[in-house]
Amino acid sequence: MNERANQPAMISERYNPGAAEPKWQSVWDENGTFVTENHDPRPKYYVLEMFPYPSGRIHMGHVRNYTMGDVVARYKRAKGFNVLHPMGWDAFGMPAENAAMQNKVHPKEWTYENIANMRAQLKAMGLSLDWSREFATCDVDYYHRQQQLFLDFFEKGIVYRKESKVNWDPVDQTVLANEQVIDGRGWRSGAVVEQRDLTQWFFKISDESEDLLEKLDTLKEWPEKVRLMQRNWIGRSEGLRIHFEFSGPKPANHESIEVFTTRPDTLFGASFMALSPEHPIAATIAKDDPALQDFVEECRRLGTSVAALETAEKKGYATGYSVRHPFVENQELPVYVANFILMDYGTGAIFGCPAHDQRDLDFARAYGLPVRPVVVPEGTEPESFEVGDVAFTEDGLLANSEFLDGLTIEEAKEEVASRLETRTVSEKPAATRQVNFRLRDWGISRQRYWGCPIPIVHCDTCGVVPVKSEDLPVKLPDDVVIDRPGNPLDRHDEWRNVACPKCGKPARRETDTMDTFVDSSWYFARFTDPKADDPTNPEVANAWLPVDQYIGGIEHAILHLLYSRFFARAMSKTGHLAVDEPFKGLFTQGMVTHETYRTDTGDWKSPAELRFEDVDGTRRAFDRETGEEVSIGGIEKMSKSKRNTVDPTDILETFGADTARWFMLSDTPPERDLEWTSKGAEGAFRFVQRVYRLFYEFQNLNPEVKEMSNFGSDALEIRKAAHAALANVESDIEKLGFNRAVARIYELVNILGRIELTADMKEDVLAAYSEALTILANIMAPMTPHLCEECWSLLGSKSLLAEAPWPTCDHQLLIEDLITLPVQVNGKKRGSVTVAVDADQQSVEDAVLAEDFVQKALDGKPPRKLIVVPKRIVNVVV
RNA sequence: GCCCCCUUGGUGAAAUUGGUAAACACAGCGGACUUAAAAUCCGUAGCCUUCGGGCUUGCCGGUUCAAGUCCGGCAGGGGGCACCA
Repeated sequence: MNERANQPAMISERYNPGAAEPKWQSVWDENGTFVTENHDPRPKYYVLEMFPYPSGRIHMGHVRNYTMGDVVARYKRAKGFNVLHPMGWDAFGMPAENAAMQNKVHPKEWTYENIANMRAQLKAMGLSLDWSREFATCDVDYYHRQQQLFLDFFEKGIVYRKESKVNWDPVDQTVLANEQVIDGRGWRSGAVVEQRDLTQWFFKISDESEDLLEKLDTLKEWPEKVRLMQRNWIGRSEGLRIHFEFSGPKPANHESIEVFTTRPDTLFGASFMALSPEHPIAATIAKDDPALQDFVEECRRLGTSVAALETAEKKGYATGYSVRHPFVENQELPVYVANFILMDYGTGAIFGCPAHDQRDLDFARAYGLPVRPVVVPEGTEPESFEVGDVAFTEDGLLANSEFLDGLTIEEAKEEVASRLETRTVSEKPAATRQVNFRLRDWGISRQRYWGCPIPIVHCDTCGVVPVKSEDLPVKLPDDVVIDRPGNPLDRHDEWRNVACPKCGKPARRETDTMDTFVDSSWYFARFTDPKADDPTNPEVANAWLPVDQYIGGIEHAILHLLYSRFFARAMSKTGHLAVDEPFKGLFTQGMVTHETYRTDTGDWKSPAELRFEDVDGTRRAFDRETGEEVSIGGIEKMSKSKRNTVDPTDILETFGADTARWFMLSDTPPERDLEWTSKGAEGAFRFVQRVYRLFYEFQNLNPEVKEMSNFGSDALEIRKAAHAALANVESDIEKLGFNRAVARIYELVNILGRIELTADMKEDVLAAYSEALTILANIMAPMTPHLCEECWSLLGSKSLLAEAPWPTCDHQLLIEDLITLPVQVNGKKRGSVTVAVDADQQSVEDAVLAEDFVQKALDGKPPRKLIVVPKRIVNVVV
């Protein structure tokens, strides 16, 4: 134990966070208080916050996120768990390259400098992190193991290459994610985005669709909202694949068109077939049809950009071919190629049933195709039912459908499926039941420098050859020039040209790097043994995982969390883990918001530039320099563009970490958006001072506290209040109800603050007060650890509060002898009655009926009903 | 367009999951201490009232002895997906 740990940082009337916070941080650090051992007999608890991107400075969102995680970590540690609470850096990505281009600084240098800055900021928050496990995803040691994972996935067929359409920015010479294409243009360059076919690496996440969907039900400690979003994203639908045979001429090598439908019940309403422009049959037909070639080319040009999709009309090209209706003799359906059919969902072909699908209806109206309703609302005559411009997609009964007439939709689906299953079309079953998913494979290739290199070599003789494990890591070259768009790895011949690992002939490295989402898909596993030679030490990783409580922003509800769930499965299949679900508990915190300010000319102003005045009861804002009035706008997420940010560093310097932490936890439930206000921060600071004063004044009294066994009623009240707060704070933290825990602490502090400390205090009151302060320091410590450590030492403790066990609640104290029940008359509260807590039904009834206000209400008559809810309420019905 | 969530005082919210609506805090108001300020402390506070009481959880209706909580409808706000057959 460090010598200084015995002593408070100061003994003064006012708490000085500037002195206390660094002191206690270094004491914890020197004592290794938060270093976690992998082998420990205590039960494990893994709490993790989403690791930050090292942008250079922490923001209020980080403060909120990491404060919540720290409360849980400190609380669980006090409760006797071996807590793993690590921190690292999601350090690859575009901003480093952009900074490199703008400021002529190497991405590596820029990133590590940012990390150093942000680490110092996080340390100033007093987080109970095990910094010995820290790593950045751009550390060679980390991406080395990621390359090993890639090779293992490759061997198991979990990763593969395929040609796919990408959004290509011709100016920046890179692939853009769909989110980076705005109105058909690149978000940075503004260039019109092209559709290109590129060969890209993919993870086979779609193989796990069913499991990823099913296991969502087991994630009971996840927000329902996130599970729903994932469910929709995976997008399961059940349906039927049906072969439609060509009637008359057939395109070369094709006997039939296979479609996927979720509405086989509407088969009799079919009036056309439509193929995706990318469908192989369309390509076959186009060979002999220049007009179709033109049409396909036009669709390709319009592409899949959001803007194109929103405005595109339904367009089609009649191929002249047609197929047979499976049930209606002599009915032929014309085959179109249509721009609204997606190749990568289902089979890339549909049968169109205009009456019951809006898209099909729009198409049919444009091309004069028949619209025949085959489902009508119950109780409607089929003859009188017509479809106008809106397709009928609601429930109803089958009509105009021969053997299906009168059936429900579900019955009809089943009937069609069972009839077609047993039939054959060119020796294959005419239909098969199938489950389809919206989820597509995860394309991970990025044409960028600052990412994890894909450990593959392309050889003219051997093709795609994985780098040998023993030759890993494939290190990023440091000597790159990032002065123009495109991937500098492509231009780095020395790095690029290597011998083929198989045949030794000259070959070329894969120059694509991995999507940064890959990096963040397994970091939680690496934290369990960050120095291991393999990606994980399975024994250790399996002991720690799953993460018991994961905390982060809702913006990661789908991609990051889904990818991580996929990775856990893929890593389990390759022997690195034995868990499928990486995160047992998930909590998504709300954003930090702030008022916005704008000048008449529309410029945003930051709160630091303004001074505020109350003019006739309204708050108004003025520019500090020019005095110009600025209008106060809406409360929005803190963002650089709206300039409504507050720098955590300023707050830490002015008020200290504990004030910032306390504010973050107070008032607003953690899942909701929290508005940062300077008044609120000042209020939190005042409270920190108030708590300190309780301890300061107590130690100033220099009391001699004796062990007591008998307490008078005053002392008992204090003890009750303290133990009630203890019990409540405990259950609130367990439920992550930090705002409620804060309110309970206010209550206790209010009660203690009303007690006057005097030299001649009764011994039992003194003992109770001392006990209450001890409890207060303990239950508040997870939230304001420096303050509480300081107060703890003021009480004369020789040990560290951060290492102290959670106090035990004396539940006997919380049991009352008497209870006051509200009494309602006809459901409205009219009074109350005080009875023994264990009073039986009859004696409560007697007590209630003896009350004047009840007698008055009854007016001499017996009650019609007398409801007694034990320990809750009484209701007299007259 | 489809799916989901939310709506409680001036403000952030609480309410043991159907049982006293507004705990706790912020802002306010009144007061004490002080030459003054800062700091601190005490008090006060949903609305209406003929002072008996009446009304009150976005609006309308329902179930119930009892509804912020459950059910149906409507309005407003937010989010996710988006030509997914």
